[in-house]
Amino acid sequence: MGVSVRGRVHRNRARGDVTNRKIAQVLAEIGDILEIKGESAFRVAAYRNAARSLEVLPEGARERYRAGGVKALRQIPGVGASIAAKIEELLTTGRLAYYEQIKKTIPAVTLDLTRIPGVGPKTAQKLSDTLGVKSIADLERAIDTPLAARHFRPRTRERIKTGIGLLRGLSGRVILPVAEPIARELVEALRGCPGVLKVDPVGSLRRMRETVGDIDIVCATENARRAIECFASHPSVREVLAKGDAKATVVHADGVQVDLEIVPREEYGSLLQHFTGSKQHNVALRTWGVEHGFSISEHGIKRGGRLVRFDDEREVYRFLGMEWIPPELREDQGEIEAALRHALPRLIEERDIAGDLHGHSTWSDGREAIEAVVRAAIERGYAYIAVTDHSRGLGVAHGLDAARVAERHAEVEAVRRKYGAKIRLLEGVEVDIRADGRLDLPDAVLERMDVVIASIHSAFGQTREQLTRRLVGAIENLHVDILGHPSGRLLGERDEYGVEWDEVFRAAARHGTALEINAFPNRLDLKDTLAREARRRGARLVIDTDFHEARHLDLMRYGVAVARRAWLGKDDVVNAQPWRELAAWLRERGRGARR
DNA sequence: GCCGTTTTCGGCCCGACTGTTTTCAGTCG
Repeated sequence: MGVSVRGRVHRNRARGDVTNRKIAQVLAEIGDILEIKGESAFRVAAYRNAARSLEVLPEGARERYRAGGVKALRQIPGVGASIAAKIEELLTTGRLAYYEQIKKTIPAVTLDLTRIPGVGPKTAQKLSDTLGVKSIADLERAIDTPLAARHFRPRTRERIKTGIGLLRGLSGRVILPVAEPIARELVEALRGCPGVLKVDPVGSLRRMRETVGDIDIVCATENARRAIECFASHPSVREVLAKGDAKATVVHADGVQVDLEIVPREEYGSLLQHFTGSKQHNVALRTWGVEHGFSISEHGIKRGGRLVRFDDEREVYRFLGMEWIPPELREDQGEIEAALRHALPRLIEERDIAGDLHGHSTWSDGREAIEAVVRAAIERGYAYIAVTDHSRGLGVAHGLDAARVAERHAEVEAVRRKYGAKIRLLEGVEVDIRADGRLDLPDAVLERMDVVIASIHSAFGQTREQLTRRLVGAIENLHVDILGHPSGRLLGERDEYGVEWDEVFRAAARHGTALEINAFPNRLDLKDTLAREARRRGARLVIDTDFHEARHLDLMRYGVAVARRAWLGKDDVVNAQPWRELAAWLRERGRGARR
């Protein structure tokens, strides 16, 4: 899929804002430092757990603290008295004395060295102590010296060198459209390999996380050696890092690491469960297991000393008295409790989607004419499709002014005459929310549209209050139906901007304005945790591809994946409703949905 | 450092692989 990055890159300026992410980074780094210092693994884990909690916390720690003080901070899972006090200090002073002090107790390079695969805290510290290296580049030179030979055995030195090369060659986390074809190619190669019974991609790819670090594949086969060979000798493999009887690790030509695990057929269910993760989900599941007399591992479940094995993953959860948990929910965010109560949501599926309400044609920065998009939408079986070209403020996108909106109308009408029996074509715009909060087209134009999306495309560097004001202002405008890509992030390029989400969600709920889950794979905006929170606050959501050419309609499934990870069902999503209901929603919003 | 339908103390998920380990530590998932 030709997913290119659109729009200019606006890096977030450091605003000295203590965000959840910033707090999480500090806590995680404290955990790393404690580990290097040889502190109790449980203490280390405590900081990491808390960091993880902050990362997935939907609302800002700042708002939480403002509303309920330290007590509210302690409600966050994994945050107790000590960490709550540290978060408070960070929020109120922007600094943390403990962190600054502890950071001085180890050489700065040590943390960096642990990024090398195969090098953990112990090795990193020894490298830094004995060789006195200041950087990874330094280490690369020093590892072949006699000094290094005195302290490290040949095999260890080789391992470190391999690790450095690996770190260089790896591409870091990649978005789903990069990871999926790689996985598909290797899975298909394995399916064609003699003796292979079952193959599945697992890990974050199966959970449909927005980015993937490495690709994990599990395989059941009658001939492990052969399967390993099929995998490791595949033409797309750049380098084989490890190759044993039961597993292999390779680097794909695109720089993504791929792990294959060969597993016995009769344990396939447990292995699938184990390698799908997430780690947090498995830890939570096993902790629950211990409390209830089960010892859960990737080989099966022990109860009273007897091991029960599972060839089907559904049986693993059933044995524990739980509903099967869809992979997208396995993030330790309440899914285990819900599965025990048999109260998991019925998640939205791609086939529930009845139309796409955000996309562009050649009238702005799209690459295809309205008709091409409409035909693709008909092929997908959609009941409706909107074309929402940019407004004039977006000069780079050749946005529409009032006159060109009128010109476009003639083309819309022509396409309707041709395809009106098969699909509803909605005439819309994506109107820019300008820096001063005003919309970029006059109300007189907006009120003639079937659907209006309002989005921010500039002045990302404003304060939290200004940005919140802009979003809430757009929501309150009677002509706006949808708030487009609300958080403004671009994966790997630009962080989401800081906004009082609570206010935005409440305003959206109050006015019936839908918040978008933009399915474009480098946006996925709103992200899962925010979308879940939005619904909890009573807001409705819409999943749009933001297409710029007809084939982009296929990106819908990435948006659906975000919605599933946000625990959304069909009823929570406006474009999962049939035309009559969508039209009623648009009418409710004070607009004649005329077609 | 966190946490509590047995616990405010004493637990904290489970296992594989690798190296130079002759009984285990380090790293990873």
